[in-house]
Amino acid sequence: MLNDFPLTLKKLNLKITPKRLAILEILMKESVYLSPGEVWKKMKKRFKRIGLPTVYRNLEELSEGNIISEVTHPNRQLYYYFCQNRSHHHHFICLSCRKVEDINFCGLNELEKEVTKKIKGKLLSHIMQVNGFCRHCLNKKEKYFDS
Amino acid sequence: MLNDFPLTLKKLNLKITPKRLAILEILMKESVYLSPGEVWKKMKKRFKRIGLPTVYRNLEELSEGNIISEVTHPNRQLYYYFCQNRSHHHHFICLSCRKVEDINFCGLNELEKEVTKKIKGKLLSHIMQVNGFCRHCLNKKEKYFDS
DNA sequence: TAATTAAATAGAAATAATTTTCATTTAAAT
DNA sequence: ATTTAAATGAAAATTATTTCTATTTAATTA
Ligand SMILES: [Zn+2]
Ligand SMILES: [Zn+2]
Ligand SMILES: [Zn+2]
Ligand SMILES: [Zn+2]
Repeated sequence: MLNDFPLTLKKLNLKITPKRLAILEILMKESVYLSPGEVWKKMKKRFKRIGLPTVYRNLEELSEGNIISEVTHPNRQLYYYFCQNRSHHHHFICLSCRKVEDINFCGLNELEKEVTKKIKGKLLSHIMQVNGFCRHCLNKKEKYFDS
Repeated sequence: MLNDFPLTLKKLNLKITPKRLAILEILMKESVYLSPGEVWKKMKKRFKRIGLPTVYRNLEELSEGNIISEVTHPNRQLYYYFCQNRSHHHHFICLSCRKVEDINFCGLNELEKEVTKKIKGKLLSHIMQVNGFCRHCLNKKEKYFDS
């Protein structure tokens, strides 16, 4: 079940709390990557008591559980994105409007080979991300880079 | 000339200051990635007056000029590395001892194709990095993750 | 259903990396 | 030597992120 969030949380041994579900729902409905602070703002509309650390913690847990993905932004701030595509893949992110698109290319096999054969080390994780302007933003006069 | 730093700086329209040269020299002699604070500590041994912002600024400029490369660390702190290899390539970084090794694989062509053909956007930059344990650290009992 | 327990949370405070500001110094062009 | 724009130091500010701890809650058990 793609968006059976309670089941998803159960599988990760995370309790099914209204706030966890809301965070997931917020990210799922959003078509762009969001910062923890932005998720928090949206959460405050739904819950009268909601702490920013709760948002940070949940986003981190969900990211660790591979439910959401972390965006590696040039400004080095945290952003998260919920992607429906459950298979291993990477992203193009628009630096202007924050849209995310899937990149159907990953050199993981080649990287694995290099690391094991040549470097003789252990690959723990890899980052691949393409930053740019999406089709729409390419045609806009003013590029905006909001943090 | 590979390490003609004055020439390198001139090409980038950066003034040839003793501190710039020292920062480059420090990074070049180091076999691991360093944080700005760590570079600063080493600079303080050479200059009695040296500000941390100067180190930050210089590292950023040198990185922009592609003289040194920024490390995308999982802890999201800044680290820099001077790599002799002047051609476009990517890195394996050891999360334990901080060693950096070149990865002779890059999907840039494929990424370009995806971005222009499928996404119809503009590729501004891309990140590819492999994080892991190097051969040496794989055999150590204790992994250490110093910030 | 009530009791139990460990996980989750709020709120306040702390942390610490990074950036900004601005007065002074310096590299390099004239 | 003079000039000028770039580079720098020191102090202060910023601000994203994390830590701490008392309280609440989800989920398990009796
Ligand atoms: Zn866009
Ligand atoms: Zn995706
Ligand atoms: Zn190592
Ligand atoms: Zn390299």
